[in-house]
Amino acid sequence: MTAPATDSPAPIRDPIRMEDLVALCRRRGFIFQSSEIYGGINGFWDYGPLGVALKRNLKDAWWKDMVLCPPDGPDGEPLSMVGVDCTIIMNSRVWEASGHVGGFNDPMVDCRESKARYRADHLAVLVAREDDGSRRMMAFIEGDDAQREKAGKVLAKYERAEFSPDRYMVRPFTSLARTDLTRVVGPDAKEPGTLTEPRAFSLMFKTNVGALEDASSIAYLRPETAQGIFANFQNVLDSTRVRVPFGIAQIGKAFRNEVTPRNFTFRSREFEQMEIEFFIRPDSAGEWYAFWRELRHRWWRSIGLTGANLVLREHDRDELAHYAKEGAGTCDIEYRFPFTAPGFGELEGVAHRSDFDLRRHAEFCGKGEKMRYFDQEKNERYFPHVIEPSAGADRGTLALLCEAYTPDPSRPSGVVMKFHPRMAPVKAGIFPLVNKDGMPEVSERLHRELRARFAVEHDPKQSIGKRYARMDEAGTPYCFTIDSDTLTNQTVTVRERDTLSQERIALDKVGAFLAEKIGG
RNA sequence: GCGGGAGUAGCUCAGUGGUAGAGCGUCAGCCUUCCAAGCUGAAUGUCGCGGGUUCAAGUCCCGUCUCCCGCUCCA
Repeated sequence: MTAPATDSPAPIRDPIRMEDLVALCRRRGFIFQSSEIYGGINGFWDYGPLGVALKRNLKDAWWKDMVLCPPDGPDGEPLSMVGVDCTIIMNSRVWEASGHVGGFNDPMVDCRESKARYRADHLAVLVAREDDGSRRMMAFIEGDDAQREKAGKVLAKYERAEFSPDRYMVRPFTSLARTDLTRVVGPDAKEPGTLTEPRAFSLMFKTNVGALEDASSIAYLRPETAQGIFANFQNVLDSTRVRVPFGIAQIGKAFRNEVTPRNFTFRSREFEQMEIEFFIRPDSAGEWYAFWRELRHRWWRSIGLTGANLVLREHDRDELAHYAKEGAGTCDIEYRFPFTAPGFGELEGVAHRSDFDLRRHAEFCGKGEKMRYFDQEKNERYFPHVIEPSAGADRGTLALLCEAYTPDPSRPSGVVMKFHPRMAPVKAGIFPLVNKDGMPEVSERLHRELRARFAVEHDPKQSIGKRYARMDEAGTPYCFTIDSDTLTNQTVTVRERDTLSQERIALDKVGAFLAEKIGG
C-alpha cells in the first residue's frame, strides 16, 4: 500500500445525486448500460475506457497488496499467499456440496414476523373442517408432531373451544389460495398474514454443458468464486510449498439472478469478486479474524475511502450465513452510498467460515477424512478453518466513483473526480499550451516518454481551459503544460487537480515527479 | 413482486394531432500564451420498443422494455 491510512474523520457531505453520477459515468466513458442499443438488460453493466482503467487499478492494487506483497501476519511472519483462476462453470456437485443447490432451488416461504424461511412443501396448515373462508389457519412443519399439537392448542384457544382432532383438518400449505395467506399464522409467528407466497429461490444461472440438453448436462454459473478455491485446496497443497496458515486468492466473475437489481452497478447480476480463503488452525480463528478485519478495513481507506462514509460493522448473530453460525464472527465493510444514505451498503464481508466448505467437499467427493490437512509441526490431522475476506470489485469501483464525485460550481467543468492518485484512470494530461510554435513537438516527445511507465494522455486541441476541465471530469490528478518558457528554460507547469495550483518543474524531472506522487 | 415518476441528438431539455428543435458538448478550420473564451462550419435522431385509433401520432390509447424513487426481497 502506498498511501498511509488516515483515521481523521472527514465531515459527512450531502449525498450526491445518483443520476448526476450515472450521467457523468456515461458521458465520460466510465460505465454504460449493457446492450443499450437493444434497450438494455436489467442488472448488467459495461465498463468504458475510463471505467475499465479504474476497475483494473482497483483489482491490481488488491492483487499486489494481498497476494504479491501483503503485510506481516499477527505472528510476525510474512503472509503466505498464492493465487488461482478457476472456471466459472464447475461440476454441479460443487454446488450441492456448497449448499447452493437444494436449499434454494425449492419454493420457499418467508415469515415477515419471525424472519424464518421454510420450504413450502414442508409446511401444512390446520384449519376447521367447516371452514367458511374466514377461519384462522395455523401453519406447522410437517412431521413435527409437537409443533402440530401446539398449533392445535393455540387454534382452539383462539376459537375459545376444546381442541378435538375431528373438528380440524390438515391441508398442504401449497394447496392454499393466495387470498388465504392473510389468515395463516406462521409456525413461529403470533399474528396471521406474515407468510409470503411460495417463491422459487433459484438464484443461480442455469445452463447446459454439451449440445444435449438433458438433466445430466445441467450446469450453473458460479454464484461465488470461493468454491473454486475450496475445490482446489488439495491441488494447491500438493503443487506448492504453502502450509497452514496460508491464503488462496482469486479475482473473477460471479453470477446471481437477483430478485431486484437496483442502484446502478451495486446489485448486478453479473459481477466480479476479489476473494481470499485464508486457511488456519481451528484454534487460531479469533486472532486471524481480527487481523483480516482490520487489514481489509485499512486497505479500503488506503485507496481513498478515508472518510466517515466507510464503516466496519460486526454482524448480529441472527444474520449469519449457514456456514458461519458458530465461529469467530462475521463483519461487513460498508460504504455510505448516495442511495443507501444515511445507511450503508456492503463492500466486503469478512467471515469465519469455519471448516464447513472443506468438510462438505470431503464428504461429497467421497474422500472423507482422508482429505484432512496434516500439520507436520503439531503432528495432527484436521480440516483447516477459513477466514474469508470477500470483496466486490464492482461495488468497490462504484464506491470510488461516489467518493470521488465532487461538485464544484467554481470550475468550468462544474464537477471534479477526486480519485486517489493510485486509482485514477489517467495519471496525467500532457498539453502544449497552444498547438504551434514548437510546443506540440515537445509535448508529443514527453508523452511518448511517459506512456511507457504511466497512463497519460496527450491533448493538443482546443483551449487550455477546456482541456483542464475534461481532465477534471476524468479525475486526472496532474496536468503538464508546455509553454513558450519551456522552449527556453526546459521547464513545464504542473497543474494539480484538487488545488488548481501550478508550479514549474524541470522538463526532465516530470517522470520522477509522477513516480513520487503516484508510485510506480 | 407492489406503487409512483421518467424515456425526444453524446448531455440538459423544448416541442398545442400537421416539415424534428435549442443550448451545451463533440469534430474541422481560424484565432488563442494557463482554466469549458471568440468566429466560421460540420456531423449526430428507429422521438425506448411493439401494436392500435386517425387522412396524419413525438403528441391520443393499449402492451412491453429500461432507468429513477418508495415498499418488499437480497441464500
